[in-house]
Amino acid sequence: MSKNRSTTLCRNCPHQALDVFCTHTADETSFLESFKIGEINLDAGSTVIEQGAASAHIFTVLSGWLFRYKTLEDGQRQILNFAVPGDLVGLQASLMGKVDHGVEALSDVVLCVFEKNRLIELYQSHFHLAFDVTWLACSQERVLDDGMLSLGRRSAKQRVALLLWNLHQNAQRTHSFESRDIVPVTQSHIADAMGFSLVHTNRTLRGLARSGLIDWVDRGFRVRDADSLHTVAGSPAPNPKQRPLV
Amino acid sequence: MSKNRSTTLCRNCPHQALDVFCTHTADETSFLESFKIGEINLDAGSTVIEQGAASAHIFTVLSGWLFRYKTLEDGQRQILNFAVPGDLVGLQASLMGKVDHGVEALSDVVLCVFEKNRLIELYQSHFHLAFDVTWLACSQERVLDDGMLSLGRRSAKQRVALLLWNLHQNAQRTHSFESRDIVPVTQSHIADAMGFSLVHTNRTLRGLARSGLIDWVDRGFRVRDADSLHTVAGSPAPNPKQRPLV
DNA sequence: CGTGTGGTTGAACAATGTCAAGCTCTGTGG
DNA sequence: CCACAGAGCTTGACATTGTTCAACCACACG
Repeated sequence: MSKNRSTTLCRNCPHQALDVFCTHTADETSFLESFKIGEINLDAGSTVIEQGAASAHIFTVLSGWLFRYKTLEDGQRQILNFAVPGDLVGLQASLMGKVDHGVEALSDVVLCVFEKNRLIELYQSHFHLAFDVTWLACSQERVLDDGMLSLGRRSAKQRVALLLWNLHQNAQRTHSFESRDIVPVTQSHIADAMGFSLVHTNRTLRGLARSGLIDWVDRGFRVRDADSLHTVAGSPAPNPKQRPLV
Repeated sequence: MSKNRSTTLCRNCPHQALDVFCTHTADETSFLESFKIGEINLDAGSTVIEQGAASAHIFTVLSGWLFRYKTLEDGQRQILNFAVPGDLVGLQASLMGKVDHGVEALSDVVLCVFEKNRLIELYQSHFHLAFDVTWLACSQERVLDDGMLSLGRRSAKQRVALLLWNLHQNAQRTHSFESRDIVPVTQSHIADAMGFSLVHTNRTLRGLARSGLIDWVDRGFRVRDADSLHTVAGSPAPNPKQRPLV
């Protein structure tokens, strides 16, 4: 973890400038500023929430990539979804007490920290923000719906193509590429997200690379032909234009 | 659809009597009564929300079973989850405009109907209920998390055993058995929920039946040995004791 | 008595997993 | 500077799991 630095004020939140995010009223911004209790910088690979643990905090992704996962008794891991800037992390754990999934940093990340005990104040005093929180929870649900469709019914090639396309899109929308358009994942991450073995994942990725749709680089990939990738993926599944920010 | 009958008042809601559900204050109950605009009775097999359509309503399950699903272009269907009494249906569609999943009645059902446009009033005037709505959304998310782990990483036998066990538990908690402890699903439903072919599902179910864990009856199953079923399923994954009701 | 839906089974085949090996980096300690 | 170890990627051969095709049965309903 890097040393603590002075914290970003919500009024200066870089996300406000992005088209993807809805804007706040001045009142909401100042409330959020008081609601935010700090920031946390984590290195790639660190654990944000441990599987099975209760967290005293809710986080918001300021920059970087995370993923949520569940591990089976025998050690097999399933990645549930990836989180990008603007996503809420730990809402489930906050509302329902401990839950059985972990969260890990995929890249170096900066998170805004909120106290879970004060979430109810947000509901009490700023119902539009409360509505936005619910919106984000539903949007998360939508992502999982898509994931289930992929895991249950799509072929290896489609599944992987769709995942890569989604990651690429999220990176674009939130300006979250690593250097030179690279999304920072390993093939293990892809395998664990798709429910495939590492070997099978590798073969599928090599296939996509040989067809010129992507390049696999060290610990990441670059999309070479987004349209063809989207075609292979099969499903249009457009993401909402704009989303609330908390 | 059956003929409309006089509507259940929230103050007489049968769910209030069940241990699983939290209770409301008198104020909340009366607000919900004014919020509820009607009831709808549907026969087994009817569509509640069409895939890709926007719905003007939010529903609450008063009695019966539903399931949410997504269909691929080529007609393959993935069942995302099953809904039992107390579950919220259509929240996603309400908050995010149209979404790409459908909802269908598995058994005859009775749903309470709310106007989606008035949801914001609930957030404005009853923040505890708003909090409960978010709780339910998160709990839905948790169910999907489990589903993804199953689809991605569990063997056929485990997957099916766990699903049956969960369905059985939900039926118990909400008193939603069909006659004589039967959960009303076909093998097609199981197959579509598990991402398996019908044939493979049949073989897996026969296996469980031969081991004496379940009986398969016409259009449904009965759990014969819940503990062994749970053991085969492998994962404890206890459900929360109590949940809010809206 | 057809006809349709739901369930059951076998056999051939396709998709995916497992095992085993080797390759290329990068970082670290001698 | 070199040797070595570990992480990530790649590939082949073979085992297992799951799908497809093609029947057939039982029952409910007109």
